[in-house]
Amino acid sequence: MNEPTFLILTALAGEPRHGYAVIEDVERITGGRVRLRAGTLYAALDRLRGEGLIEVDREEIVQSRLRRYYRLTGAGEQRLGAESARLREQATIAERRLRARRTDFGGATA
Amino acid sequence: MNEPTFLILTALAGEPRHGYAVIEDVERITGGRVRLRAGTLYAALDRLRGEGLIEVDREEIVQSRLRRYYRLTGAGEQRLGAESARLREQATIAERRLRARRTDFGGATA
DNA sequence: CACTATATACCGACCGTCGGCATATGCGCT
DNA sequence: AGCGCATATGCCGACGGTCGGTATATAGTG
Repeated sequence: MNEPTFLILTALAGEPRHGYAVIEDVERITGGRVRLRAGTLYAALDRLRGEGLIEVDREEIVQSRLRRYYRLTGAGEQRLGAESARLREQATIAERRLRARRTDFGGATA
Repeated sequence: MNEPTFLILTALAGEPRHGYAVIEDVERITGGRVRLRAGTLYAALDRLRGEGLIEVDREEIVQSRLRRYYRLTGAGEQRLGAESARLREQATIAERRLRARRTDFGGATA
């Protein structure tokens, strides 16, 4: 799973959000580093809905503008949990190797 | 940075490795989940070399077959460290939100 | 009056990866 | 002897996901 997709699921794990609110939340949790493009977001939303990881929560009309809220499904929760575990493991391995480089000089690492 | 690229840098963070050894190491550290395609690997190696994140360590001929070893540069170390930190942060946020869902029912989360 | 923010949605372009193929040698099995 | 597998680098076309831009529409701010 790519980063934007992961971040979209994370945004929806907090609470049901509509598209634009997802863009804002992702920008917030990445410290401003990732600002999702509209094209990326809505394409991903459709795709994730097709995969059953998210679903439409409800629709609201605010100031004659549609807001379509999405929420994480049970499958989406499981998937996000699995992806999180994977990221954490990979980060741990990389950090262990980087640390070993700074300590011993030239030795191999597990 | 995408997952295969991250894993290639992680493989080279352990010790200098030639292409095929990178494929094997990535397979090992992902528990068999990721088996890099030759096309992916060598294209990524060229690209990372162009970005200055890795460089050729040495070349050996073993059984009349070439082995080109690559190693991480200083810039590569820094980059891998930054990416690891990013993965860890994102995993932490996702996990916190998933945990909150199982505890309170329907509340918003930071 | 123009610009920005809000909000959804489509489109072409691009990049990285996938999957397959080519090439070459040595090893183990039948 | 012949076949497949592992080793090893590398090219190629296809594909999927993201980018960047545009369209549409309304409300608020300078």
